Amino acid sequence: MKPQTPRQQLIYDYLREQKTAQSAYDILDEFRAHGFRAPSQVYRVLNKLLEFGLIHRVESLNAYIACEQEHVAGHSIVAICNSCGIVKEIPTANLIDHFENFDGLDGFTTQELAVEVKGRCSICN
Amino acid sequence: MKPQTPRQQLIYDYLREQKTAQSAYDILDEFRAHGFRAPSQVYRVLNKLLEFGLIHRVESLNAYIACEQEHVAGHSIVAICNSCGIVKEIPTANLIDHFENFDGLDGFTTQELAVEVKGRCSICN
DNA sequence: ATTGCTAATGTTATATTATAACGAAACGCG
DNA sequence: CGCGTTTCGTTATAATATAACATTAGCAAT
Repeated sequence: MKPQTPRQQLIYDYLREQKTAQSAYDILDEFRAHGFRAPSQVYRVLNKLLEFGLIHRVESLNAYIACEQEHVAGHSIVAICNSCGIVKEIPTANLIDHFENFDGLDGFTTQELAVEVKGRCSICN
Repeated sequence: MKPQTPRQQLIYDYLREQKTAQSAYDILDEFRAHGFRAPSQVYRVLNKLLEFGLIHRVESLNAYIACEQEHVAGHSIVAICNSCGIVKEIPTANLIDHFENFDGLDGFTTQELAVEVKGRCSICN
């Protein structure tokens, strides 16, 4: 699914340009000139983009990133550098299967899956 | 490491009794009678317990759970039921190694690792 | 026991993230 | 056009978290 409105496109394009995750309020400040005046306007767009599977919410940062690769909405694996803040999405493919059949998850039906690895990236190391 | 103060013990014991993750403000309300009056008091205790590896922060809920099993501080795998809210910690062991050598993490040094699986538990299914 | 250090606590204020509620405008379509 | 649905603007408020600084408690060395 692609962005459906100019504002969705605007925020999606912006997130795609960023190397670090952006909070809803970062985005609000960025786009005040484009008529964004209240957080709810930003959250509405973010929620749509999440639904379309075009962005991820980085839970441990309360912030958002675009993802280029196709993926199931709500499923993500990201590596976050504690030093420079860069967030890199990691191709998932088979790992999702890994978790759905994982020991201890017997009878559990997975709807969303978030893996967040934090540490130091190869540049900051 | 064990709890080091009466307040740490109090909150740790409380979290151990709960089946669902508790927010800092849930805990604040629970213990007003014990002299907790401000969020910062709760966060101080929570941060110590996190440091000791006695509790986990569930990032996608902004809430906290106790963990019985030994583990590296900051490393966790939890399954969260979207229906009843029960949070179950899953023994990790080898999975951590799995991530530290995972493709796409070349040169990345892992410090914290959070895996959060959300869905429906075997009871709510 | 007193002094001095450190860690823990109390308190107030404020920052950050997110949602609720409701009316107005825009859009799609018969 | 007229009608229903979704999008948008706006205000208000809820929920989560930290900063800053004064106070007290614990404890070791003298």
